Amino acid sequence: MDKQFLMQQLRHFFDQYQTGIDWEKCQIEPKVHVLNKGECLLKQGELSDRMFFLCTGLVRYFSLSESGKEYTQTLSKAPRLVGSTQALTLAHPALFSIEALTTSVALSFQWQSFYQQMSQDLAFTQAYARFLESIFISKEQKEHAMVKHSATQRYLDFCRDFSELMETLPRQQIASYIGITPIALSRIRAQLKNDGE
Amino acid sequence: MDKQFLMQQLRHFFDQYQTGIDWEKCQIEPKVHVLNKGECLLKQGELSDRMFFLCTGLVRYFSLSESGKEYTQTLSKAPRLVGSTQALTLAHPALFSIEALTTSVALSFQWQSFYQQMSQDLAFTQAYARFLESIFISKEQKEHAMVKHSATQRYLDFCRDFSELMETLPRQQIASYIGITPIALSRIRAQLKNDGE
DNA sequence: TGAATTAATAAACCTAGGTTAATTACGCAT
DNA sequence: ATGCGTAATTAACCTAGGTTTATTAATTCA
Repeated sequence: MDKQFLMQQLRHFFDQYQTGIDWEKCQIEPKVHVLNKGECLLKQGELSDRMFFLCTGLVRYFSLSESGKEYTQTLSKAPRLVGSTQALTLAHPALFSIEALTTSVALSFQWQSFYQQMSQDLAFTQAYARFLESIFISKEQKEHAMVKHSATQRYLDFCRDFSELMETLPRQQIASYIGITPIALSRIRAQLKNDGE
Repeated sequence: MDKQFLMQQLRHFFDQYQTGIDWEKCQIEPKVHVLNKGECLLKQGELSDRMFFLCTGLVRYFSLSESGKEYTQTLSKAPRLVGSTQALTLAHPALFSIEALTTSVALSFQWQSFYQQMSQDLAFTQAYARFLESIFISKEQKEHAMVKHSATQRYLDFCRDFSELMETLPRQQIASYIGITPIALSRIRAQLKNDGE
């Protein structure tokens, strides 16, 4: 993978949020990561000082509780920044892992240099702020769905919102995204099939 | 309430996140809001183009579903920015109301002028980005608690995290914050009392 | 002060979704 | 193909928390 080409994608991603970023002065020195399905960019419990930019592919953010229960909080499709804001800004161990669901390519850079970039480039910082707004809104929307919608409704919403993933994604992971067990999802699917005829 | 004094608090709030903001050049022209307990800064379903800064007091963000169920997503204590990022950035009707839980004083300013300020002042934008990071992390933490902890555990966590509110806040609102009905909360409290002896 | 609301608790019952265990259906490697 | 490991489904059972209704505090207001 050509690093210059990948950086181009990162630039384009930021430019979508805010024009006028001075990429000439950009100091960010990325590493390239090529991930096979199932490999992780970040592992739950580890410290991480790197922010990632997913150039191609698809990842999920998931966490395992002590009892071995798995919850998928986010599905992120390229192109997109990915990483644990919590781990980066508070220097805490990550609460979740970020796993590739398909072969994926990502860049990564030190959180420090990202912050450095912010202190130099207003437009860059604005773009980042807009990105933060957008992921905050996504979280609010998921919170809303989790509290107000039944599991069945969440499944239907998932089918609508991620229709392109319905064949790719194992049902366990769909269940884990909508916050139920695979068994409950089977029940819901059987139910829906009955109702439909 | 002296507007200058209130603006001073706003400045101090931002300065906590990032030093070097040029307040001399700040164009933001605030309105002052004095709220009695129960009054709202923002009402669910309404459009809003104003961002608020809570100078003193306490508010909650809550939403009512069609079935009349109430969910409190956030409790915000002064000093703090409050508002609906979704309503502001997407110009959508707000998904929740923001209600004063005690007599409160807030400033408000047009979202436009806030954005204007960002395009002029790097340090201001950095401060805002850091604020966004912090509220994003709070949302992740609440998501985590909602998915992984039982209602009983969430109640105990609430008692720990908001001990100063335990007398002030009606139990219905505590229940609504941890995502259960007041009846379920009564059950939990009775249970805990039994276990404790 | 007492009447009227509203908040909190309690008991009885219901239901969505979790748990355990067994069964069937897919890959995938040899 | 054959067999193995994993994914998905089904059925039986369990439980946390919702719902309804009634009872008992607290508040508020005249």
